[in-house]
Amino acid sequence: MKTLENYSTDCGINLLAMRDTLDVLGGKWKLLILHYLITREHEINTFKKMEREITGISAKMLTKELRDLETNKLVHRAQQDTRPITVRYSITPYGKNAEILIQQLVTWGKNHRAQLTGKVVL
Amino acid sequence: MKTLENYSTDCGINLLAMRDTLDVLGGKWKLLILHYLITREHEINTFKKMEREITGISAKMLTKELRDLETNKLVHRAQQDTRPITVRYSITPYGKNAEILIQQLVTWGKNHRAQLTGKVVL
DNA sequence: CTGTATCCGATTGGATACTG
DNA sequence: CAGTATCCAATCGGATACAG
Repeated sequence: MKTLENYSTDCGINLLAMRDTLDVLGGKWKLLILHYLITREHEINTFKKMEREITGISAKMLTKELRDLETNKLVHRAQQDTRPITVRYSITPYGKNAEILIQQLVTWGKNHRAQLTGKVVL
Repeated sequence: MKTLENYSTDCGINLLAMRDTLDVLGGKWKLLILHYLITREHEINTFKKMEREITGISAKMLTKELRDLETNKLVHRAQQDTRPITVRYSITPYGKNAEILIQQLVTWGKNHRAQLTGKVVL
């Protein structure tokens, strides 16, 4: 992990925190996956279901992103003793902390789209 | 721009908004640049100054990211009539809307780092 | 079903040299 | 100073085939 030493200029602590967040949640899919699992907290979310319902993601990416999220304790993986094997993914209590962040992303995106079409919504 | 048609399943509107945001603000540098310009709103921020002070960014990336942000009206570019030419970049009033989002990123990052080191800060 | 392994094209992004 | 142009390595990420 990075240390503060590299960012000692100015408001380095905030920059470091932002980079941490971007490292953990950045990229094309992670926040979308968290959003998916948060809004479907009370459903059974298998790998296949997620691959089908998260538009555009490939199995390879879904695996990788889920592993990363699991490593950071944001997502829980529960392998079922079925045949064939199924796996249930769920958001962790800690993972739900991202909900505020996600809501901000949604709000900003809606406002930006309105901005572009001329209807400013503040 | 994308349309809602492609995301008609479930809470498609929110997903679309998230993707919009990730498209406009996503990637390694854009939010860091906005943060830089917001916290230095009353300074004169030239290209060179930014290149020096935003740790790790290359001229190529800085140019590209600033162009993208300008296109989305988040950043203003003002070329000065000096010799040699200097350029001042500043956050736009609209660009300041990102401040809430950025603050969330900072908060999340700080909390996550505390989480990893055992000190949970909620 | 839930992945892994491999191939391979597309994209990212740094280094360097150069222009106005 | 503020970029642009070029080269090139590394990574991303889709498609496909295969394994447990």
